[in-house]
Amino acid sequence: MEREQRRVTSEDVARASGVSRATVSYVLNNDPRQSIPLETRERVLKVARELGYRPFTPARILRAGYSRIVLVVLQFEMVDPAMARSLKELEAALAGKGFSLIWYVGVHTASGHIHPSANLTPAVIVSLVDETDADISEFLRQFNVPILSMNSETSRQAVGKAQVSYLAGRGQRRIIFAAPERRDVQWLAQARLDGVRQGCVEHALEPPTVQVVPAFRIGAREAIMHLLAQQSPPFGVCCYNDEVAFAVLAACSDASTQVPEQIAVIGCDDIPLAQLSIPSLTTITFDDSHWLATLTENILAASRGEPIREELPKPLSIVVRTSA
Amino acid sequence: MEREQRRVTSEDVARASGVSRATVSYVLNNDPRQSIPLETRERVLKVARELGYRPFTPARILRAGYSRIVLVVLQFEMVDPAMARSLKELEAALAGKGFSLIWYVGVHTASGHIHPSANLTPAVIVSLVDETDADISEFLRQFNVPILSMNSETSRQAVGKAQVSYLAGRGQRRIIFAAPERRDVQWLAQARLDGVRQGCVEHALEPPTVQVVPAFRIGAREAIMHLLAQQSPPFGVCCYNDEVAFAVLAACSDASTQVPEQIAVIGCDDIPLAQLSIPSLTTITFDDSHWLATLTENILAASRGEPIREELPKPLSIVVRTSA
DNA sequence: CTGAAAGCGCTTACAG
DNA sequence: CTGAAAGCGCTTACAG
Repeated sequence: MEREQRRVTSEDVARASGVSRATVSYVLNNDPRQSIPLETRERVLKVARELGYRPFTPARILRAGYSRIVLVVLQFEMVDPAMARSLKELEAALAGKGFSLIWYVGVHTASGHIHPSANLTPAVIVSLVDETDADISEFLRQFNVPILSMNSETSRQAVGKAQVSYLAGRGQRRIIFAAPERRDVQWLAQARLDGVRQGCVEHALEPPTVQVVPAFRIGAREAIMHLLAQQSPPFGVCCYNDEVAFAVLAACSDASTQVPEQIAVIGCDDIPLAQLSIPSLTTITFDDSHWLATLTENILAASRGEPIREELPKPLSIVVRTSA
Repeated sequence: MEREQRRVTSEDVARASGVSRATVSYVLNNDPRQSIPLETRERVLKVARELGYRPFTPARILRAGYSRIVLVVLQFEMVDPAMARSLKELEAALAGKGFSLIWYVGVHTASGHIHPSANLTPAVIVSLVDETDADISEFLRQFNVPILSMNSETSRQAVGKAQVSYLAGRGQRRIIFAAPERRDVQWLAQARLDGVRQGCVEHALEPPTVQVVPAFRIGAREAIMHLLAQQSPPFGVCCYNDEVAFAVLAACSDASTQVPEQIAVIGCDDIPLAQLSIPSLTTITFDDSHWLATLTENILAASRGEPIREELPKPLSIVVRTSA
């Protein structure tokens, strides 16, 4: 049905308002180099509105040679409301500059799959994925546009350091890193673990013990039992993220282990549920605002082919609750 | 930098391989009506690869008159890994048909904001937002393409009915609906409450009491205290979703109320954390596979301007754990 | 101040 | 089997 009815073009607007297509374009784009009489301008705008005219994007892009689309590429595991909120802020900032932010979730390298670049021409890619992976890197490269990475290595390590710093400040002398089981986030977990290691060095603590904590109840319980068999409390657990922290808390509850007296638990991300855990979860939160401003600048610069400003680490802080 | 270097066009490929642009296009698109000699075909493909040629999407779309982009529109509150997983399946199915699925998160109606349709021409919109809202509906309409809604009213009500049915089966005679506080999901909460009401009628129970349960700890506690002052246990609580259920569980823990003996709690969505609550959460899960197949068909039909098949309700089932 | 014309890169009838 | 040409809808020098 959509396909049948002919598209309303600038030609239609021109004819209906008795001017040329050039004039229509000047009016609609508010070209500052032209001085169209107010009367003409208003007539064109009125006709365009009445006809429901919307410039056909592909034609505009073809003419201009570039689009105003910023494509964020993510893996589906990273998709959560907090991420959505950050990106929505970014989207609002970009919309003010004429750009639209859209998401592509999932990276397909399997054959038979259409690469999204066949259907879409972004001006810039914002990458949240693991670019050290060759397939993923190749996937991004296929778009053939500038790629901005949203997470620096130092930001990622800062999380682990901050967790250790907080626990050490509360008197903890032994640190455990609770790692996720999922393979697809190991690159991030590894960076956070590196931060934990550095934090232990800085606070003159022994190197952390690494314990994988599965995200299902029985597995989590076994992991904590295993840990308790090796280490005697008290100790502090730096969790990869809040999900892992929930698993640790559930396991501690099942094992009748006191939190935070015997095991102190700190998460990362401050998901909305963090304040609702039993006990409520001490965790790490990020302040995106300053960092989003830099990213916005960088996106606009990259879209103009200009060099990109050095990335800032994400400011972070501790949300103190009862688990540590 | 990207902007400076001239784009590689089919003209370049044609010249370098000594054929016309038409032949290049025939080869690259595998046009079945042409019979290009194998030798020529291979030469063109080789040159295209060497030159790193990728057809410029906007030109292709301009020529074809339509794109192969499916745009999912969501509100950022609905974005979570489970949603991402469903949509990733959909994306994979569509990619097999040559379409790309991308997300637009957030609906802007404020002036000064660029409407994404100015930068993007999808073939079809898949809507997950509240279309009864006039602004949102207008936002979607601006794309001027077919709109498919992913949630039917009956699917939404089925959740509440299933919750009541389960609780009634466990002997509960009094039902509470734990509603979320957030305004932006009230349309969904309302539909689920309607389902709870219908369920109560079907099971000859009194109409449900509605209790708003805030997503922060103190608010949740007050809500449950308020509830306990009005109703004496035991009763069953149908929660809008798992987040609300976590708030109820936290409040019960703080109020030293036994779950499920005094208050039985059932959630909705089966988020990954559901098995890690204390006690573990009984909830509702959806089986998307059959429904995704129908949606895929409908998207392809809509992109061809064909009529759309009646929407199926999402199959759902109860995940029995310990909270109810 | 306004309009005729060129050209972005592609696909596809059409003619050979 | 291959190539010259048209045309999708837009914007923008250029000429008046």
